[in-house]
Amino acid sequence: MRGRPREFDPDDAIESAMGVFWTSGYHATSLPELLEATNLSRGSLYAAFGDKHGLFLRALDRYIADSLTRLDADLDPHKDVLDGIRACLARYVERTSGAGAKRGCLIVATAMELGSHDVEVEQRIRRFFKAMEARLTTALERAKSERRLADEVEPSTAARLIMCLLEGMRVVSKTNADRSSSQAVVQTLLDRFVR
Amino acid sequence: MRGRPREFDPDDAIESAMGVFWTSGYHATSLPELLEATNLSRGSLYAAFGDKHGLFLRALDRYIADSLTRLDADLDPHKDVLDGIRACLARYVERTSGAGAKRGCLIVATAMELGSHDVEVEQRIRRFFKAMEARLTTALERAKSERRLADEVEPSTAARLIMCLLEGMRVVSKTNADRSSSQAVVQTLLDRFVR
DNA sequence: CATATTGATGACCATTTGGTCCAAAAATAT
DNA sequence: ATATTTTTGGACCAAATGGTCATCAATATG
Repeated sequence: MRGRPREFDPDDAIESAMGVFWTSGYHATSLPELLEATNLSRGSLYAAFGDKHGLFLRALDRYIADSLTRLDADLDPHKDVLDGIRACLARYVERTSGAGAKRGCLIVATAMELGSHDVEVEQRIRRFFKAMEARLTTALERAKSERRLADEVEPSTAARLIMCLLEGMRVVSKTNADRSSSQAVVQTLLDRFVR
Repeated sequence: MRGRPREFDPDDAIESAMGVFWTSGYHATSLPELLEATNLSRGSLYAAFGDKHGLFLRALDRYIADSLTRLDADLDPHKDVLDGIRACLARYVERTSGAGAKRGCLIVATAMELGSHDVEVEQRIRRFFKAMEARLTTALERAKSERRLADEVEPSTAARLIMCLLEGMRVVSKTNADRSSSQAVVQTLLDRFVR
């Protein structure tokens, strides 16, 4: 027996919640804000997601999945490696410029806010960084095999360096966003590491 | 007329409060936690610092001042430029390794948590990054004039790149700390940018 | 000693917090 | 139609939140 059907799409609710968490962070987001953003009543939200923390995990998972999807699209093995890397970097220049810069990154914000207090969150963030590093490493290995990487550059180390640089750009751009500066940084990175 | 003297040292209280904010962040730190850490009663704390937010600003100012003091010590104009830069990088390797890594950085955490919602905080973080970038730029200009910088590297861009990289290392190390990895990253940075 | 001034303490407060629960509603199955 | 199941909405709740305030203590001044 099926009972009364849901009147909302859980995915939509998660996406709305993700937006609030992204803008305000976990602790600064209140239940009433979540209810308004999702258009759910308390009962519906708790029945569907357990509690605030459960909903947050769903939102974080969504954000992470989206991020990795974009990364995979940029680093598509069928495209030219350097084009892929350039696309990836260009995306970060975009995200650290203008209006979007102030919103920051949910992963970075969550890593700093909950990374060392919430094991479920910590695990997710750790896996994300591991995945991102692995994808960059693969791309750089491909670049190296095509002799497009500067000599003596080790792909795995360069991957870690690039990941740290990109996430750091998101931090600095929270308060000191500057498109030309971001642009110059990634250009210099390319100048020094590829050929 | 002087009245009853203080029974506590405001600087000690600020340092204790800084420790709590550093560990838990602004929103996740409660008044009772602050009172216990500082050994103050509510009345004393509010009389001395106004409110939680006021105390936080004092703690943040302290953290920023300490950070810039260390940076200036590392980049001392009397020392060899490259030694200074290496010392600075080594400090970040240290801070992104082992136990300290999980604690993260109050500036990075605050930038992400309050950077776009609190103008007083935003201003402080912005000035810190500006100051850090300026100090790195000065050091790199000195390195360039001594022909210790790789050709075609612009000091101001390299400064921004290094700052982003270092702050990004703090983010990633929140969940994926790895000393040898941090070490390899800064070594690669040096290999690519100096001579 | 008396008075004035400032600090310390903790009871107290309104508000907000995340979370529960129950009665009504909407669907299906018999 | 009735019974069953699930969702919905919001009243309700205990606990925690940041913040105030009256009282008392400790010092300086006259």
